[in-house]
Amino acid sequence: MLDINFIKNNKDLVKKAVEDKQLSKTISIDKLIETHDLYLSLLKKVELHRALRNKLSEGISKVAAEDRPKLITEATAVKEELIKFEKDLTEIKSIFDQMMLWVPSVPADDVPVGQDESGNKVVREEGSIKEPSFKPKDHVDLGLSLDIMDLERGTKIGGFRGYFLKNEGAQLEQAILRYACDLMLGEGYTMLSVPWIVKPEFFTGTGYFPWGEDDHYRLEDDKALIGTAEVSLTSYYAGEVLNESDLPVKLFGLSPCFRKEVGAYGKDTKGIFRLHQFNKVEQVVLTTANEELTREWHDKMLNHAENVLKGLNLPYRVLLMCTGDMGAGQVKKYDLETWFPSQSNYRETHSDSYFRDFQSRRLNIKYRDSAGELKYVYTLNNTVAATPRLLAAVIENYQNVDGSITVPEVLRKYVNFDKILPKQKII
RNA sequence: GGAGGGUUGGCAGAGCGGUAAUGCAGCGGCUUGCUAAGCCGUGACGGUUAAUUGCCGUCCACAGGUUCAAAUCCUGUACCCUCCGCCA
Repeated sequence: MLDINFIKNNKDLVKKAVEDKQLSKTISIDKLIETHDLYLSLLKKVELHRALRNKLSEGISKVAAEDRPKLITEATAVKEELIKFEKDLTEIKSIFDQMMLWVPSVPADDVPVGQDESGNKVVREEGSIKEPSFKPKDHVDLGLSLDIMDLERGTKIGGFRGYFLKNEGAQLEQAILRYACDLMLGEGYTMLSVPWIVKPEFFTGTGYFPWGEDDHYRLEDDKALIGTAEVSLTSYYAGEVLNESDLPVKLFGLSPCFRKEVGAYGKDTKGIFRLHQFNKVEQVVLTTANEELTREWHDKMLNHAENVLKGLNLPYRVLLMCTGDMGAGQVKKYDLETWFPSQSNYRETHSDSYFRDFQSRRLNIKYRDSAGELKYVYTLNNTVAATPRLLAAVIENYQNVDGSITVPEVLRKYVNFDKILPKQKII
């Protein structure tokens, strides 16, 4: 959420953000400002009447009993008028509040303007892509012949996009997640096991609602299943005031993620790439309200994710996302895309964003700075590792000509095998 | 699932129909002087304003209701605690 006075004072800037993020269908800044002006004029009326009522009430309490009836009659009249104005005020306030939830944040100066993923900029490529000496299999072929995943029974039990990981596949997934957690512990982050079932206000607070409501599984008590641990982690200090000395807060957590993937019908339907349920290690940082510092952390968190891929020796590239391909609340976003040999292509595995105070205003997370002033914290988040998508990248990149998979060096301490061999008999 | 108690500023904690004590912390100021102490001021949010230590309004978990007036009375909801029951 933005400050309404910031919006009013930077009307053109915010309008451009709405345009560039292609959100003009959902919010009009002119209408928003008009609504706020109307709200203010009603507010003045209401406050005037409240002041009058308070004066009269105060008078009643100080006056002798026999003088009260006349004053009470007068106060009742004021009250009746006040009720009318208050009704209008409540109505317009709720319309205004609703509109404010749809205002996006303003992208950073160095974010490219673009319509869709074609506007994203490749920042750099890391790791060497080996020229394959044989035709690489995709992760589905590998997974089935090695009996480390079962998609048929996955859809039988879980429906569309359902899956089982099996044998070494299930173990290797845990190995990747533990490896990612250990890296974050090494960076001094606090590990949290988080709520997966969360109240709607925190989806709104982190900016997933109202835009992404359709992509979430809603429960019968109106709570929803998290699509990422970011929701729980970023909301951890909601409604609280921190000390400047507590910052930066560095959190990470491992959780399942639930996504309906409504906008992706027919996309990536094969294998364990795009799923309704997956596991993810996520990192979240809260910092002081300082643009330079938050950008430093943005890069640092990118590095943490890169270290996961570098440790696994997977080729990847860094993308700077354009305005049309970033979330409404995000100020700047990098994606990491990891190499998938079977597709001869890089595919998204990580997403690194900063928000300034967009989330903290919605969540009401403040800190007292060294001058004693209250300010909203700045928030950031990034993937550390998401499986099974990253598992798919690992098995594709580590496949051998005989159809076996070599276990990456860094994962070996988490499993009791170095290689996954094709199974003779698969049931 | 049942019964009872609770939720007040950053923290602790009074108030139980007449408009939020007090202590601690933080911040600002003054004073004395040296491994620090004392005194004074200071809750949050919004409006008004060129700006304000000014003025007005709102806020005692949240949402309603009663009243001239609600932290205080009534109803509903959420969460916490205690006991009983059930349970991995």
